[in-house]
Amino acid sequence: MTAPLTQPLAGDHAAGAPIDDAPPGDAIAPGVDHVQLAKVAKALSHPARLKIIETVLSRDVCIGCDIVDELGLAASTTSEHLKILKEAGIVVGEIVRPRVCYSVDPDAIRPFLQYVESLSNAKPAKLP
Amino acid sequence: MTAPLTQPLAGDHAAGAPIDDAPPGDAIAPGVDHVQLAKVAKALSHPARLKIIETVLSRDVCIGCDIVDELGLAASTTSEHLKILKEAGIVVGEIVRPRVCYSVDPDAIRPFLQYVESLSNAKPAKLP
DNA sequence: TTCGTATTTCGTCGATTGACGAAATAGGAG
DNA sequence: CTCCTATTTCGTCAATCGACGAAATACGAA
Repeated sequence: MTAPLTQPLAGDHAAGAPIDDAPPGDAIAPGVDHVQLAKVAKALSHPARLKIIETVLSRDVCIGCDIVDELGLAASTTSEHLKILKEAGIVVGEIVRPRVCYSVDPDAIRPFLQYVESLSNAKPAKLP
Repeated sequence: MTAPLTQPLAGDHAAGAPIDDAPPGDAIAPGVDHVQLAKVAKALSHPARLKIIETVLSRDVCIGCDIVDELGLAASTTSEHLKILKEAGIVVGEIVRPRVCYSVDPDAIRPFLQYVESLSNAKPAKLP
């Protein structure tokens, strides 16, 4: 996790297992790969990160130290949460030295949104 | 993570930190709490679990051993992924001894869907 | 230049995750 | 009853996460 990835990407989820070897237009959400979707979900999977997102959304202007204040976590911890959100593309940091001004990028979550939408359209299953 | 929780719940994310102390109708997604949303996101945060969901969605009838075949992971590992999805309420297992027939519950992800939708409506930020 | 503020990087530590195989559980088939 | 199939639970192990403080970085202000 070092690049600011935004679209495709394949096979690198901790311990190697042959999970994602057949994703060609296979079922739902064609063309989106599990690894990238999982990465966005993981970025959203911690309460502190959700709180960061809401803090950013609730302000016209949101700089890093505002977030540190709001969370009540150490600046370094907050910075790392922000890094995860940035790597997933969910938030973007505009540098305004010596500060960073954060905002949410709606485009980054759109593929994920579509995926979740498709889940919410699931129809009831039959029994065998 | 031992209870089949489905609605509220507060403050229990590993090492205690005062993160979620001010969620009353504060910004976006009023009334939904970060911890529960994070839990759903976490359930979706692993490629194998996304694949399980798609496997379930792509079949009329989906029993556990189908999923084990499809994933290529050990049955025990698959079972634990299924447990996480069940605890988040995303999939439901209907017991048809000695099998279990799985389906996706659209209602469980609806609050999460609404949250993600609200993120995708974010408007661009100003600079200070 | 020196100091102060904002932020990131690094090292450490305990907790959690994700994988596996072995064993337990439970109904159905023979 | 005994064996088979499907599934879950348990114990273990390596890897990742999340938190912290200390130190590095970088600009603006004094």
